[in-house]
Amino acid sequence: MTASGHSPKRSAEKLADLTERLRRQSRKVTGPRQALLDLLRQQSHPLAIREIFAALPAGISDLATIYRSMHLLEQMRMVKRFDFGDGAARFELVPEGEDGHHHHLVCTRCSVVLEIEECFPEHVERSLAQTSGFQGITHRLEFFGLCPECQTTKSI
Amino acid sequence: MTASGHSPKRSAEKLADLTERLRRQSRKVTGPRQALLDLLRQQSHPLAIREIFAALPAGISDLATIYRSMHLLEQMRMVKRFDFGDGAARFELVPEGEDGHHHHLVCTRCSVVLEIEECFPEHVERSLAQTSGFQGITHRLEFFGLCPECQTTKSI
DNA sequence: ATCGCTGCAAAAATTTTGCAGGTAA
DNA sequence: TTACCTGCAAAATTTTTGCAGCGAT
Repeated sequence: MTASGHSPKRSAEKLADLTERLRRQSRKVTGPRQALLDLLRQQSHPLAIREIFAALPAGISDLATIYRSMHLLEQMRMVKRFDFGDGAARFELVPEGEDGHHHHLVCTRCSVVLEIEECFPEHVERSLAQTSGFQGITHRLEFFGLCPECQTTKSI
Repeated sequence: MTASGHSPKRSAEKLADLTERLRRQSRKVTGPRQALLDLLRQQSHPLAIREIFAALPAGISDLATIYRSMHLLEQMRMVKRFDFGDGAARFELVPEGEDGHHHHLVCTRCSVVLEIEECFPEHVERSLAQTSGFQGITHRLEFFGLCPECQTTKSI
């Protein structure tokens, strides 16, 4: 498990390497995309579209552009989508060659995020596949709780 | 694991018992609520608001009323909210005295749902609590894959 | 010169809220 | 009678789409 938001990214890829991945797929390296990728690579936890939009200097990009970029990057497997159960998709950069599969422990009050490296249900998917006949089984798993900080803070 | 949509509800509560739970909390037993509860009790998998609205006879209820009812029922612990990662909340009736905690295996093509009774990550929550200091840890876990039926069906 | 990408605007989809009237208890 | 509840309308969120023009290669 790794603290997030403060700790360095597990495998910080250089911006140039990220844009190179774009070029390799005949996608264009534009201003908005560089700003977006540079923002993501400095984060070690998933960012919501809204957070990305707010973090980017005003006028650098547009909500529609960000949505379209995230769709593209997801399709290219450069980002992974996470869902914390509020109605907002979150995205995290995926190091080249990896699949980005991991889980999170999210504070239900302040939304701080810890990354969980271990993946527990993996061995279960095989038995599920056998008993159900489903193919290509994957899963989403997120943990929620009250972080130590919020335990000592008076309720709002 | 139990096939859903066709199999009988694990512990089908009578409608009268459900409305009694309402009365016990000084909530009123109205037409829309009876229709809603009667619909849910005949289902063994989570229903989206939209599905509920569509299944109810026209004029029986209103989208806003359904949303408000689901909020109330969730607060009363009579239903549990599930999230399959598309942008739509789903709700399932929770038998009295239970917490409704379980997981699903969802077909990514036809959306058929199997219920998974086992809960794997439960024993992990304790160790997570120790290493992270988080309190009251819970989790969401859903499985996805291609069901046997869809494996043999030509792609659209 | 292409083809892809962007910003703006409008639309869609899901969920929330205000309000005036209606109904269960 | 008195809360609580409903339907309708409007608004708030999140996400998608159309389109004309701009820009990376």
